[in-house]
Amino acid sequence: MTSDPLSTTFAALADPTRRAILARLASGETTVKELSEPFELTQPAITKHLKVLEHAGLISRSRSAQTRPAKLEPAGLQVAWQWVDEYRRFWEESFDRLDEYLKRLQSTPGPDSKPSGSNAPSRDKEKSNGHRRKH
Amino acid sequence: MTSDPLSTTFAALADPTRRAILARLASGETTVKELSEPFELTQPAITKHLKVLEHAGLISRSRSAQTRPAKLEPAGLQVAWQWVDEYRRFWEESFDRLDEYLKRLQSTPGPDSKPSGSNAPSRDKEKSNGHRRKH
DNA sequence: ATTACATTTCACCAATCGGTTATATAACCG
DNA sequence: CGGTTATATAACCGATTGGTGAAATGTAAT
Repeated sequence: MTSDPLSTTFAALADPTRRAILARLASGETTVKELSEPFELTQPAITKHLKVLEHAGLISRSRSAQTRPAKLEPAGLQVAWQWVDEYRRFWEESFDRLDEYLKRLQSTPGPDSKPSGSNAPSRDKEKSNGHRRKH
Repeated sequence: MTSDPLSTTFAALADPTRRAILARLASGETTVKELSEPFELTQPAITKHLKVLEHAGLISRSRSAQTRPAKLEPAGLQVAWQWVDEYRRFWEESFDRLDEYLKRLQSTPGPDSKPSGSNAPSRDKEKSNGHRRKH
């Protein structure tokens, strides 16, 4: 319990059945029964999955007669998207830095040059590690 | 076992300790011991977490003397990013549809029209922002 | 060869997870 | 009212998870 929202969201997304439910929901509201058939799961199992998704803010449920249709709540993905996107940016910047580094290498062969042909897979532990940003 | 990559990645991200390790790794390679101190976890616990992250392709480990430093492997986030981004697009399109719907409502006031001007939810989405370099 | 250090592996534990069946609640329909 | 339908809850089960302490495995340094 008392798990942070990001963990709750990622945990909810870590199950293929749950992701399939979201995919199904992307094309419209659906009831529990309509879900339990194609997934070959019992109805209580679907109810549990829906509860996990709802608790993560990824879906919401309405009330219509006996049924309680579930509907996609796309805003619930924002936290996950923000987190992943931050690292995606870091990833792109890594490539940018690598680009720059290679360019600098080419233009000015440094004093510590060890350009011995097949440069190793760069398992270099590099004291002054290149990446510096974030937190 | 035989869990799909997406589930593996999301499950790896669903733990706050693991995300903190990734954040730490974003500023450079780190050893197991350097990690176990700030996290107040025993070394076996860190080793397990690192194994989960490595299996998800989010980090890689090298070998340097006694230590086996871990390094961020940003490409491992691609699958997660792609999945989330797909739903983010759906989310934006939802707003687009809402825009269109509201516009149609305004141009052709239906029988249930309720054109009380000021209640515009004011969602000025900055569309097609930042994401350069598509996957 | 011995010692010291970093890491992994092993055996265990409590808690959570994803599923089941069986039962309860709730809303509609005669 | 009684019956049907949709969903929820309860109790249980096996597998997985996140943690531990203790022992095994490198790898350097002396």
